[in-house]
Amino acid sequence: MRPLTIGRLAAAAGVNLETVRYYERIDLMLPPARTASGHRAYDAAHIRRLAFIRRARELGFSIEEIRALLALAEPTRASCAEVREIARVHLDDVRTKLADLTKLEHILGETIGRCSGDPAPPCPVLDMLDVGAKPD
Amino acid sequence: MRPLTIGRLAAAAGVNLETVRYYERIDLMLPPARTASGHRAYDAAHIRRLAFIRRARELGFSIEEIRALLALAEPTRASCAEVREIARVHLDDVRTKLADLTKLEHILGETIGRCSGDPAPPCPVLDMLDVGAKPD
DNA sequence: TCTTGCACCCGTAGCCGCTACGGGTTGCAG
DNA sequence: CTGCAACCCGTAGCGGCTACGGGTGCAAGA
Repeated sequence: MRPLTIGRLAAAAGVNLETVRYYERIDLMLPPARTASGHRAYDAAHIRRLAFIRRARELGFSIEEIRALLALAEPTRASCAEVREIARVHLDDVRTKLADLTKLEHILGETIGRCSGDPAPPCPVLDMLDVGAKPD
Repeated sequence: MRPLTIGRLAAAAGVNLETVRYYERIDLMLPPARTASGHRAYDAAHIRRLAFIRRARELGFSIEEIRALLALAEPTRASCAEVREIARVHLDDVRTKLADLTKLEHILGETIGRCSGDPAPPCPVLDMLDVGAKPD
């Protein structure tokens, strides 16, 4: 098997190559070994860590949350409760955004629905945006 | 009525003062008149424009979308269809995000639900994040 | 009248999470 | 051995603000 270069690592975990270097810069990924000529040489543990990070990002966890999750995951797997707490806070966040977007979807959908597309003066979309428009 | 300074304008439209200056820098707000000493002096049209921008931002329109909406709204109110198109594209966006967040909410909720909080080895939350976890 | 203290002025840097660019080296296949 | 991809690194840019710092203007109280 060929050496696990940054390019191959990135491809394996489905992450942009530049992002991998970025994660190393911010100490989210551990610095790998280097070849004699200075190229990064990764191992399987790096793939797992990077895949973990990627999945957590997909699920909307912030970099700082992921840092905490990794710290809790790694050593002695001490406190599952702390992990759950991070996830719970994040879930609250998701639910808030979900509620906001749902409201938004109603407003936009309803407004566009009332729109004829004619160049007739009263444009519902612009009216919605205008000053004394609907309350939230 | 006292002069409409930037502070009062910002308060009237419910926008941060620094944000107003930012909007002027990026040519989203028109530059107001100035007093002899250089202070900005706004009029009622500025309040309406700023309130429009604020409402559009609340509804998640990007600055560039707002720029387009303002262009379409202002002169001869030519094309309501173009306005509707911008709103429609934005609504699609909202619906995509909504779908993603809904999936996310299920995954997180379900996972946290399976979590005992005990320091027992298998932590559902960490498992979810780990490599071969659930497919989307 | 003077002084206090807030509101304003401006330019610039920071936030997040990358992404892109530029200019240089290394590795490998033909 | 040549050519080009893949790597190296540092830095700047994205969107949409927000904050900071150092300076001026203005209005009201003592």
